[in-house]
Amino acid sequence: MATRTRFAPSPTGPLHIGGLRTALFCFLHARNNRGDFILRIEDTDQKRFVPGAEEYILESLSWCGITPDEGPSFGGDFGPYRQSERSALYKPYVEQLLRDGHAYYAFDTSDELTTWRRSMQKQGNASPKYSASTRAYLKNSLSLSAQEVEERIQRGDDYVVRFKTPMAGEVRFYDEIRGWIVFQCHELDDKVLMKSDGLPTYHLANVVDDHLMEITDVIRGEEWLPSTPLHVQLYEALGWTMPNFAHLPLILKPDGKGKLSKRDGDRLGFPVFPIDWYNPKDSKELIAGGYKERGFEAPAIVNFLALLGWNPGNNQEIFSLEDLIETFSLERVNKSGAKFDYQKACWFNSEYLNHYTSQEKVSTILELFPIAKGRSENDLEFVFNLASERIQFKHEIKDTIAYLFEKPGILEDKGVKKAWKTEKVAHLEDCMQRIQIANTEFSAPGLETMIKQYIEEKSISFGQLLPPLRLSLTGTLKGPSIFDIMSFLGLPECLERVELAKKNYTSKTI
RNA sequence: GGCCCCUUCGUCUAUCGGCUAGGACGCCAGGUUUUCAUCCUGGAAAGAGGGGUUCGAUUCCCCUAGGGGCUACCA
Repeated sequence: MATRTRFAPSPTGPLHIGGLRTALFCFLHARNNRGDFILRIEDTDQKRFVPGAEEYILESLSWCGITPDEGPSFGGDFGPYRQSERSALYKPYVEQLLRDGHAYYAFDTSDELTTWRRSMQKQGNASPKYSASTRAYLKNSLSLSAQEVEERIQRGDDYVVRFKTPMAGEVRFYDEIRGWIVFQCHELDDKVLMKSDGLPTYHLANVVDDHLMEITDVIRGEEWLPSTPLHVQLYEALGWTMPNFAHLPLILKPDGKGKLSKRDGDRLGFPVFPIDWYNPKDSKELIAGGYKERGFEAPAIVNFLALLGWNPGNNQEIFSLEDLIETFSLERVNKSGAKFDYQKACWFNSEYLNHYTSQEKVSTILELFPIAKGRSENDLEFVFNLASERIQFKHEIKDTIAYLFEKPGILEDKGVKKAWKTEKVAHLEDCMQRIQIANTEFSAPGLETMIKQYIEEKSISFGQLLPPLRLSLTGTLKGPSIFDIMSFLGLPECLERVELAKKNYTSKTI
């Protein structure tokens, strides 16, 4: 049977980075097996629905190149792919479970149950369960007379349908990542399958949909492990074949306690969302920043996320999405949670920046410096390379080498104090004149030779000549090779800048 | 509290009984460089503890400890 995986987020807010990784792993597993990856929107909780969240999920996946084969706005033979549009579908299965004695009606209101739980807690029961041992004391079709049940339903009383967990026995299932897992039935509770609004809960909906959509592998976060025995029992009760289960380790906070949550972004100073998230009620209010807008390359994020919990078994660290599809396997997914390491994410980003193709380099520079239009592609790539080895993010290029395209204006104070000395400036002038007169090829190696000759002749050091030269050309004392910079600027521009610096700063010369 | 999952350098991880425990990020030192950065070389840094099984355990089993998840008419 062809592999089919699904990512089933609920549109209750922006997708966070852990969810994105889950989607990635689902996608990789499907593609690795030449199967299909399905996106399904689990919007059965009307109270928590957030407008714009679905679009956000779509955009995030698209940014990362995780393209669903089926899903809302992607089509497919197993739709609709929003659970809210499937609500009528679940009824027959609820009835089947009711008829076969696997489920029952329960009439307790939320308030009643809260009260009941509180009183049980007072008696020392830390987590009272609606279960085989307590259901007889609650209001349901198992404890009430058939007549009363009938009356209540006729009358229109609110009710939910609960799963009837067996009193004894055990539920076991095989997890692709963790191996066999066993739960005792008496530890389980009678989970709600259908809410009083007539919509299914996640538990029922995901089982029914996974079956109907012929999902072969259920890959989801570890937080679902405790409710998997319910799902397993549901498959059995409905007489369906079980999918494979794989529960992914969680992504943890870098500073210790607990899983990375949506709130952590502000506190820790790095994004926990793929892209910017704006207030659904006010599209101008940015609520949480994203990796994309922070300047991250999508392939870097994908690469980083893939290695958080998975590894190829060798020392390879750089993987394109295609590489990952090729190499990924659930067998090599780790069991334990992984702390999020923002620094490493930054490192991946700089790696990707340095592996840009020539074409990407050219268009990046063009985009950052419209004024560069007309320059040769070689020149533009050259500029990119000068900048890229001293930065981690694309947008940092601009500040780093803006002087290649415009005169520096003011020279940094510290540099002036340090390098702009009478004697040095005299040498600078002298040397520039020499270069001008020589009129040889204005290339980096040529310039280097010429300047070397000059300092040897004058018995001075690079340190006496180059800093003032750099300062006058770039306005700062740090940066790429000054010979590279000069060759890019060209002789006339170099002369002008030196002249300008002399004019503006000579008075400050000591 | 109960149930379930997990446990190798600070962090991400390799090791599927033979280990002088490997790699990466970060950190430190040295080299290259007019400078910053890159780059190169080197370094510090780990098997939670206790029992077993075994000729031999980081690797298998048990206990303890620690971490995490779940414990809703939310997903």
